[in-house]
Order: sequence, then C-alpha cells, then structure tokens
Amino acid sequence: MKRSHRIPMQLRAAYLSMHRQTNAHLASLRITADQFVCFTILCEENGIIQKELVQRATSDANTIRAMLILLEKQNLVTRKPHPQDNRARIVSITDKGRRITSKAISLLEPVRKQIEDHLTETRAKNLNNLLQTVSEAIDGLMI
Amino acid sequence: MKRSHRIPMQLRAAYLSMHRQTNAHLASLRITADQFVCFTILCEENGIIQKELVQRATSDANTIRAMLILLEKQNLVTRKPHPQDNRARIVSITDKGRRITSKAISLLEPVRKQIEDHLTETRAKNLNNLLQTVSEAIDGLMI
DNA sequence: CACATTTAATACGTATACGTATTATAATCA
DNA sequence: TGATTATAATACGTATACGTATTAAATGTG
Repeated sequence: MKRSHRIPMQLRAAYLSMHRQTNAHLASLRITADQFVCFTILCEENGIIQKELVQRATSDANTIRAMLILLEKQNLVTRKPHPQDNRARIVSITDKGRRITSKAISLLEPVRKQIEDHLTETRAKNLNNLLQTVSEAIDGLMI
Repeated sequence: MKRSHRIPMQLRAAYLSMHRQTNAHLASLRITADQFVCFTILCEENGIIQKELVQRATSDANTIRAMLILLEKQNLVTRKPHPQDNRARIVSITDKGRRITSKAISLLEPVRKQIEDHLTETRAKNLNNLLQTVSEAIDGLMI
C-alpha cells in the first residue's frame, strides 16, 4: 500500500487542527493565527516590502493585503511607500503590534509545549526536514 | 535552538503549497482541493451522515454544509434525510461525482508522484507517523 | 411520561485563500 | 531614448474556515 497517498490527508489534518487551536488560543487578543504569522515575520525583520512578506508567509498578495489593511486599522502595522520603488510598500510592525505579539507567544505556550512533549528533539528535527522536503517537492512542480 | 518552534511554520508552508498545487491541477475539472477531499471520503464510504463527513475531513459543520450545497447544485452529491434521525442528513456521492473523482485522481498523479519521488517509502511512513503524532497532540488540548 | 440535556444541522458574520484582471511604475532592451 | 517587458500592488469574485447563536429532534433522567 502506498503510504504516500495518505500524506496529503495527514498534512491537512495536522495543519487544520493546529490552525484551529492557535486561533482559539489567540482569540482573547482579537488576532488570528495568520495575523500572528505576519507579526512573527515582521518581528524577525521589520520594514520589509509587502511582496516579501507574502513570500515568507507562504501566502498570497491579495490575502496579505486584506490582512494588512485590517491590521493597519488597529495600528498593529504600518504600510509606507517605498522610497526607491513607488510600486512597493514597506510593512512594519508597531510597538503595539510587538506587545500583542509578546502576549500571543505566551498564550501559545501550551500549544508549543504540547507538541514538544509529544516529539523528541530528534523527531521534531526530522519532521521539519520531512516537511521541508515536501514543500520543496511541491514547489518543484511550479513551472 | 528549539526546532519545534519551526514546526508550525513548516507545516503551514507544506500544507498551503500542497493545497495550491492541488487546486491548480484540479481547476480544469471545476472542483477544489477541499471538494476532492469530500469526494474521496464519500468514495471510501458512501452514504454517511453530514456530521461524520465533517469529522473525517477534519473540517467544520458550516464549511462542509456550504461545500455540499454547491456540490448538490452540480449533482455531484446528494443530501437526503436520515430515515431514523430526523436531524441528520445522509450524504452520498453521485455517479457523476465518482466520474469526476476518477479524473481528479488522474490529474493529481503528478503531484502524488512528485512527493513519492522525493521521499523513500520509509520516510513517507515516518512523515505520516509524525503528522499523526502532531494531530493527536494538538487534539489532546481540546477540552 | 414530563423535563432537562445533548446533538445535527442551520443561520449569520468575519477572516483567509487565491485565481484573474488591471494599474502604475520599474527595468530592460533595441 | 522609446518601446517592450516585468513587477508590486490593487480590484473583484468565489470558495473555505470557523466562531457563535439558533432550531428541531433525539436522548437521558427523574
């Protein structure tokens, strides 16, 4: 039996479960799991262009745009024109956004710990490698 | 460095990439990746109640309902009242739905093969186990 | 059997996901 | 440099994801 057939369904199940749990844990902060992804990317490197955020979040221009507009209204991020490239926008997280991100990380601790408790360091590393292999394999189809 | 921190992002990247590729490959059939998930579940066991489909698809009652309504309009599935339980609906795939599912499986062959080519049988099995561990760990939080 | 509790489905609203088309600007090349 | 091409962002439309609330029917309990 080809186990690889089941990978898509297992991947789906794991992702959707994680996404739901993350949203549930972040609900009190009024932010979503996907917004949190953007925050963490911006905390790592602030002031990137919108397009770059799209790529790092493995997302889509329209999706990120819609999200950023919502976040901008709440003063969690800013979108300023790029000084050299008038097509682009530079996205930055605000102090308020950083404070919420800190709280979010705390709220997500139980989720993080739950995963950590169920996987040894070795297995976690292994999972990362396997997921990366799958990502690269699939992106290899993008012609 | 705690690698487990990266699992959520890798999981997201792998899932979203797979989902996009799947949608792209199925576009000519006018069905989505998520609809295909329902079809394969119904092909395995036809005539299940809507609730059961929700669980097997790791989905949500509202999401599945919306999807089924669209599929019903295209005569790809039927939703009939349950003979014993008047609250429930029995969902079945139609012959037309089965034919489309067959075509979908063919169209997805390149995606399946791409994953298979990048993972040995052992690694694929391992990935399935790890994903299942993550799913169970996360579902363990649901109280 | 009457009543409280659970449950399957539905209604409604907000946020993502993402394809396709368009716009404005940048980069490239003839 | 003028024309072509590529690119960042946007506009628009459809489908998912999912929380919360509601409805009607089943189930459990006294």
